[in-house]
Amino acid sequence: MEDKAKKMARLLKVLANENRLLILCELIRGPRTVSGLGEKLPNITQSALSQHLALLKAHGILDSSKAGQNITYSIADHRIEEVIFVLRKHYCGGEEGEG
Amino acid sequence: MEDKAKKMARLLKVLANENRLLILCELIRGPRTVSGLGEKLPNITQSALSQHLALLKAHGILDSSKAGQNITYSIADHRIEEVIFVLRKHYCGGEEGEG
DNA sequence: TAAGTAAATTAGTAATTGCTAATATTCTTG
DNA sequence: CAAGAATATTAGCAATTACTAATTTACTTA
Repeated sequence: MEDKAKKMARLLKVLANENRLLILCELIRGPRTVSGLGEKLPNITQSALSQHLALLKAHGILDSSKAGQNITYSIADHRIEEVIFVLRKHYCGGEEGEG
Repeated sequence: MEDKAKKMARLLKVLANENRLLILCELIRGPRTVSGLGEKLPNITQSALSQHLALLKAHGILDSSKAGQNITYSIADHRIEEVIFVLRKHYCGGEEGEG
């Protein structure tokens, strides 16, 4: 159990960041290129965005594929989606989308 | 949406700690006094346990009541339970208990 | 090959976290 | 009130985090 708690805490630490949540919410709607994400999330600088994406990918939450000079990120671990749905259901007034 | 992400990140930060998860998992099974928790979670010192409980209470996740010199903590925000159930379902091989 | 765009990386820094050790508070019992 | 138990609080420190600024790498097009 202690191991499980450690694993869960690690995962939650990855989720526990406003900008990463915004990135994930955007990617739940569908795959996006880095620059596409950048347009949707103008408060995150290019560097920060890239670092967040790398972290999410390192934890197996995202996957990426390259096409030309664009890199498209998508949700790799779909369990995350349900976690976020539950969080949204309870802590965002039941809303699902942002616009 | 940004506000919601900020709120969710704040909540997740509280959850994103191994010892706090263990405390919550124990309290999901039922209310416990501080010393009762201490016995179940011998890896957490008295001081650390108290600080974690205070943090969880400050965020409205726990409630406490005093009886004599014992203080009993319990889950106040039951939405947390479903969040933890979903996490456990997906990230702990579907197990529910620890003993 | 030069110029431009997309994305990643690096170094540095301020803020936050989680702990320990020590002390304080609160209650109970004699 | 003194002694002991249950819990909280405080100060301080090492580790981690999230960011910015600058640079670099990889690709495309002319």
